[in-house]
Amino acid sequence: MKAGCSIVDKPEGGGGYHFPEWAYKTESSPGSRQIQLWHFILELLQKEEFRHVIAWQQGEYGEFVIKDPDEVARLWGRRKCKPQMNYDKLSRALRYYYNKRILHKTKGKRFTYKFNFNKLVMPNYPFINIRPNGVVPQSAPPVPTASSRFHFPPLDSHSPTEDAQPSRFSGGSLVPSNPEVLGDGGERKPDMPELEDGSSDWRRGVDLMGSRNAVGAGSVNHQKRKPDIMLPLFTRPGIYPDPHSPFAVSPLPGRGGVLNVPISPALSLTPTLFSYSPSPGLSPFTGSSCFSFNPEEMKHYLHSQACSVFNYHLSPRTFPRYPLMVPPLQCQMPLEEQPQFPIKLQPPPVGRKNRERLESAEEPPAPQVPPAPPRVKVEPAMDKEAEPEEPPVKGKDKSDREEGPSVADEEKGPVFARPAAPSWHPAPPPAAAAEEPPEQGESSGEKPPREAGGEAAAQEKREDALMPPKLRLKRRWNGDRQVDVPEERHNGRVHWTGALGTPHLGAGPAAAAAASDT
DNA sequence: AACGGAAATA
DNA sequence: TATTTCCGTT
Repeated sequence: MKAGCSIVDKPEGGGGYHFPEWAYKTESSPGSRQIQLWHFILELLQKEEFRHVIAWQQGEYGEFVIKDPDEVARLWGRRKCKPQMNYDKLSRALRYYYNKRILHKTKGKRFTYKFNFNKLVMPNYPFINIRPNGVVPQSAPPVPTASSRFHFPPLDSHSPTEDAQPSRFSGGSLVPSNPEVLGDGGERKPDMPELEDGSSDWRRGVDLMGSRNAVGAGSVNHQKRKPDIMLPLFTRPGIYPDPHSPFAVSPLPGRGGVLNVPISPALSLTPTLFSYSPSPGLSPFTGSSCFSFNPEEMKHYLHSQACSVFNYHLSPRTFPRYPLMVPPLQCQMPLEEQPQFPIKLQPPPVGRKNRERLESAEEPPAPQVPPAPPRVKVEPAMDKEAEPEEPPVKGKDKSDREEGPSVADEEKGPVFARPAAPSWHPAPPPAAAAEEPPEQGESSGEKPPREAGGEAAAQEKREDALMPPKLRLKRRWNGDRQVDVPEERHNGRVHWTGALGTPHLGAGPAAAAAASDT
């Protein structure tokens, strides 16, 4: 179906790196290899080339600003082969993340969202080691450098989630000692049975961290077979040769180091839960030989993380459980060489609307040749302009940015090759900065100048508390069709979805509920 | 602009 | 399942 969208991965040796396989998988759906929007966003955030389009916002951890919504949408659309993508749609997708707690909106700031890194545990990142100097790439979010200092051992093939079992405080240990199959590319997806309950999430998190740490620190822990080596050794044979990078393509100039992959600290924030590790013997930082700590940062970091952990209902599912590997990209079109017509008309969305219209207009919905789509929005094939999605070649187009990749372009170079400014510092991108004079801290009047972490956490908590039951239910990882009773909306209106009409199966939650399948 | 429901899609 | 598409509200 997606003719022009075939694709594969980006061979470029440089510009693009792929996220580890797990990143392309839906935690819940193993088979899904489609990149997720948030991964994509992260990806863009990592690249300097896109700094003018989207960038980390200074001041808040994980907060980013979409400077050019249309562009981001375009890029996303390209990636997903959805030429009709636009910011409106993209933003809808982002909004879905609210309930998933992957993201939330920074109120008052246009096009500004914030990652809830608490939920984004990216095993691979831990490997990332920021430059010794502790320089944080500019494209890095204002995150405590401390995070970058963590050096976690590679996770095993088993998912962190799983792996976190053992030490729940005293709790039952369901830990089925999953024999993690190491060589496994992460195909297995042992689902946790019921532990999914959000209530224990934080514990899991803790455990998770604990285990990881343990590994690093060489402490307790179960079947940790992997030495603490760093590195994604999980490369699958035949894929990318560069096992040294969490990414498919090693951004490293020389494969020398292990992972200097400059990555945005945000990612490394992962260790979030860390802060929580009550485990006595497990000190997160014990084994980190590669970094230096900045007590203050650490403190700040830990504090915020801790709070967050407490206040968030972390969903285990959010924890990727796949080892790093090079994944096959999905719809990555080689742009440049792609068809002359970068954009293909997408068959008119035969959505309900269209259908209706069509029907009204005509009648027979031929299951194939969509007649004249009533409202096809044809996206003009962009000129040759092919954006540098991940153009293997680069080093020129971005010249417009002040970044001036004078160094080895990110080619293989670290995407963050140019650690221009410490993120947390005053280096607000021109555009963004311009809009937001008051540095960080949602000056937008929603957050008092407080500790970012604590505040944030508190805020989150509040939100949580205020969250209507419905949402909470929904938040049960939308997957659980637990909602059997028509949920009412806010205190006001009640929409009996079911009553509205024929609930199409498989449709929304309501339908699901109705169906109450599985 | 941002939100979120509903339905559709892959 | 994760968006994509539409769209009415706020």
